[in-house]
Amino acid sequence: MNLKQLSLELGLSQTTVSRALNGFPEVSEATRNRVQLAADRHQYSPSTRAKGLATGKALAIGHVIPVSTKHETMNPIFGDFIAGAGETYSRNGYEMLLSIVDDQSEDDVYRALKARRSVDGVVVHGPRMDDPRIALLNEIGLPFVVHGRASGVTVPYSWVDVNNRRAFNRAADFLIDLGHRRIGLINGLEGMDFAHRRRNGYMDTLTANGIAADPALLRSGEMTEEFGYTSTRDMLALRDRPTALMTSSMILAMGTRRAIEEAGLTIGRDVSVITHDDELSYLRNGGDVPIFTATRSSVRDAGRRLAEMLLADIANPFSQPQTELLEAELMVGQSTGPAPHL
Amino acid sequence: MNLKQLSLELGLSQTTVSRALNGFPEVSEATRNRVQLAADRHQYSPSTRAKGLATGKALAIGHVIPVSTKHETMNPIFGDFIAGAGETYSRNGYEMLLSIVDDQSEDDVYRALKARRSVDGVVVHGPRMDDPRIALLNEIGLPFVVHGRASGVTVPYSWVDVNNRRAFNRAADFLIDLGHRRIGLINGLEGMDFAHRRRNGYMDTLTANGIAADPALLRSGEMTEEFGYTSTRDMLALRDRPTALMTSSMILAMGTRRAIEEAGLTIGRDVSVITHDDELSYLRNGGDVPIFTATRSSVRDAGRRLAEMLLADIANPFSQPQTELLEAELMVGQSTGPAPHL
DNA sequence: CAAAGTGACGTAAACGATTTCGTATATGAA
DNA sequence: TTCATATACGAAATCGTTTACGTCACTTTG
Repeated sequence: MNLKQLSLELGLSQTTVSRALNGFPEVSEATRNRVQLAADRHQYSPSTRAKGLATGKALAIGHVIPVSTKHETMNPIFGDFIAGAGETYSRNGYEMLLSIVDDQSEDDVYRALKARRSVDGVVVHGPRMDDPRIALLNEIGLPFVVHGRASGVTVPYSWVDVNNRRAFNRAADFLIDLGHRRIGLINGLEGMDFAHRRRNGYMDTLTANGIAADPALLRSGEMTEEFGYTSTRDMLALRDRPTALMTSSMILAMGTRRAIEEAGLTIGRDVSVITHDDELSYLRNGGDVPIFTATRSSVRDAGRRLAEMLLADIANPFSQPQTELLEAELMVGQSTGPAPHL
Repeated sequence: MNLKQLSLELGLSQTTVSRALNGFPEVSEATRNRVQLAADRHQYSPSTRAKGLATGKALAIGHVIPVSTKHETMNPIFGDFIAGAGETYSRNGYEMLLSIVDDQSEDDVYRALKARRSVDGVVVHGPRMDDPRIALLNEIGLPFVVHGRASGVTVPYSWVDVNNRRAFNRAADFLIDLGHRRIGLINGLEGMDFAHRRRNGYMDTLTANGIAADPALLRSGEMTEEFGYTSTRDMLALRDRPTALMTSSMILAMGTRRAIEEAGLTIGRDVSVITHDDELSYLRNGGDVPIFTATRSSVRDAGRRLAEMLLADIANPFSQPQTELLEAELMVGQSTGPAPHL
């Protein structure tokens, strides 16, 4: 059923039917009802493509997900993030277009999205330091919001981020207050902006407390369970092993736990662990009492907020870049305790 | 840059330019090259919306991801699956449209996708037994392929699935050969078709070996780490506790490991564990020697294969439903061993 | 009472491609 | 020379909407 057929059946012009359905004032309430009823009966919805052509809007948002070519790893937070964003989109009549792309050819994807006018805006995932995508998107004039930030980029742009630095400040402080001095960090890939900020938060707090950072206690890599495991195993094998570990994700923390237990140690007693927790739906950190002490911030909420910002940005093209910094909550769980006397 | 501008600049008609770019024979090689060059120079790509309108094809595939309203849980395999499917799409010039939808209003989403002509076909995720979506999609005439199958649905339809039954047959057989008689199963939600098949595979093998299934050793629920943990903890607390456990996902297995270790037992010695492994990129099951003995099947490959089938289906509307059954590999790892003498 | 609104609807031109017919020129055959 | 046949290109319709202008019949208003 299309507009022409519907209008023919109603004995009205396409114009009137269109106006009736889109809530324009110049149509009487009587006919509007009549039109609405007929539309419902035939399950008429305007063709997105035709509508898009006519209005010049795509009514769609693009998400470009980079997949590292080296490891083929896809960030597990991404599912929950788009679940959040998706809610906002469907509530506003937008669709979500997904492009999975290896990090080599990202530029082309953005250009293509613009050239083909497939989307009204895009979400930038996984920003790296000095991320070139921000300049690119500004250049080609495609509205965007970044999930995270890009240190080193000086032009203003819109973003939603967790206060990673503060979160890792607090986590480190918490451990130091418990008497820990040998604190390791198992982080995401260097180059990823969030990893950079977390590392800074960690380092600053150590030095502020007169603790010299030990390079042997600092690892960064793809955030897989295996990486958490091997990193922890290696650190525990040191003659001067850490009494506490901080990890950048729950998945890493699971690997950490495996290594700790394999070494015959007890988590929370021999080795304390604090992780960052994105509140992934399938990785809930326990019920009332968290399993891991964690800096917690819902990535799903971030998705919701970011989508709202982007839609607002698109609705008002002359708006200034918006930013939102989400604070992570420190949840004390069962994985931390006073530093042991070695 | 659009077709009109491009053709004006070239001094050709829109017809010729369009034909040149789409590889039609009735255009000389000389002009074709000239057109191609100009198009490249201006980075011209046809507007998807206009093209879609003119051709009647959307050049897009819809993925409708159900999110359980109760637990807001999103299946973690979904990221890797669409990564696989996405490869196929972009190689064929298709886009991927994502709808995250609570399992209440799924029907409306499919109808809307059809009515608005947003997609040429859809992928059905997470089929349940007697899944009503298959009948619905047949009724509204939207091409589709199911990731998994729906027991109880008698009409033919296209699907790609893992041989879940066989996989769990083999896993159970393997454990029985090691001398285990008390074998537990921690499964996905009843009602999910894959869980049903895995349960059948498990049960059949037990009874075929003269082992009576104990309801206390059978749990099903949302496949979170926590569910794996609590299920295992409860089973280990039984006076007649299991010596082996089978789990339906790596995430469940991580919870299982936590419970086993918390109980002071050793995995692979006191309690053997076999899990199904979808080869999620961030949850690799170890390197050379797998951590968990596992029935392994790449969900990413499944995504690739399924996308190919769907595109073929769309290209040839009169084709018969295609099906593909992927066999899981049994990988022997460090989590299984001979049954202990209790 | 004439002019000016205004309420309710219609005509037709976009939007940016593809595609169905034509058409003009060159080539070969009769 | 004339007719048929390619070859290379163009005019205009089409896809399904929205929307800038009209139009026409009634009120209001001065």
